[in-house]
Amino acid sequence: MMDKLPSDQPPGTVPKLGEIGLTNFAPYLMNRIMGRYNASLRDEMAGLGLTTPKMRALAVLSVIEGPLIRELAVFSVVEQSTLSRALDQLAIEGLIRREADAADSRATRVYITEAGRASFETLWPHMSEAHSRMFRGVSADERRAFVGTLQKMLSNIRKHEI
Amino acid sequence: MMDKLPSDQPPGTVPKLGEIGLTNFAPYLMNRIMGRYNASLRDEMAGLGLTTPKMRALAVLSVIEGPLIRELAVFSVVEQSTLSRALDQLAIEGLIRREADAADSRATRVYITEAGRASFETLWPHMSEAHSRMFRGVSADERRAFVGTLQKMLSNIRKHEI
DNA sequence: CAGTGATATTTGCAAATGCATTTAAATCTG
DNA sequence: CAGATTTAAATGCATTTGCAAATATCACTG
Repeated sequence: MMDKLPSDQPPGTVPKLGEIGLTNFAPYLMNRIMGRYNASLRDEMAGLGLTTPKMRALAVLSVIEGPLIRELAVFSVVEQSTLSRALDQLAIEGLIRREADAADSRATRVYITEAGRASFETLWPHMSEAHSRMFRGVSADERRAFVGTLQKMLSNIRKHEI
Repeated sequence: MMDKLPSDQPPGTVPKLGEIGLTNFAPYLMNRIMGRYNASLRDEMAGLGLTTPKMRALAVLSVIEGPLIRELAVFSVVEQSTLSRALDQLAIEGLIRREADAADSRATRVYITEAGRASFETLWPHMSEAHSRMFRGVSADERRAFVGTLQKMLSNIRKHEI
């Protein structure tokens, strides 16, 4: 189970995945974990008529007020064309509202409605619970450090993004 | 940027996402990071005629010898039906080989071929580079701790899984 | 200020996805 | 050990996805 952990690479060499070990390779672990996390929410969402893109948009909108659609796409990690269609549905269901930007008439800002907020708040306890389950047996300090590393990683990968 | 970090919940209360802050919520950060990581590989993969499911299967097979298809589905975080079709393609391209299990004739084991290994080894440097970029400015100790936490999380979420 | 290029969003369409079902074989049960 | 149940993998099919193109507007440049 505990192979050797990835260390700094000897110059000019790229250690193979087999040498690192699947269960020591962070992206692998993260994909595994998020795959499960997202799958576990899918059922709850289905019951509320939500899909992953719709839920993600609502989640972000519950926190960020009136972003542009392209910003929302980045924050919610959904392709813009997919998001566009998800917003169509959310709008029909009265969970969000599109509003033309005052300064730029190409742009659209998105606002969550009260119904949208209510819908997300029905889902949130399940998300929160999945989150707690994920961190079972991880101390507050360790969690803090973990989130701190994630924040560094995010700033590393978003090049010229928001 | 640095809101307060999630702490242990007061009994009987679930803090809202807005209170935690999007950028302190680990699943959000992880989805963001993996979204970028996976997207950055998609281009490289496209050039090699690979899709995400095909690449993931190859990656796992480069490390695990002859898993059952349902095991491979778990390890590679791909729906079984999607994997089945990805394997069809990989087999046509000669990158993997399906072999009936000796003991259970319902089951199929999957093996990577030399060509498959070669194909993955063409992609691997890009994955490795994306990985390094992700961890830029994160010390070896911090990485170790991070991976350690991920391993705990994985064992928390996989209930009765492999 | 007309023309060229960039940007915001939507939409057409082919391909990918995932649920539910099917097929086949193993295992359990009375 | 026949019949019912579970399990492994593949497949049918409707939905979703994402790329590329279209549309509309803005910003820049000579």
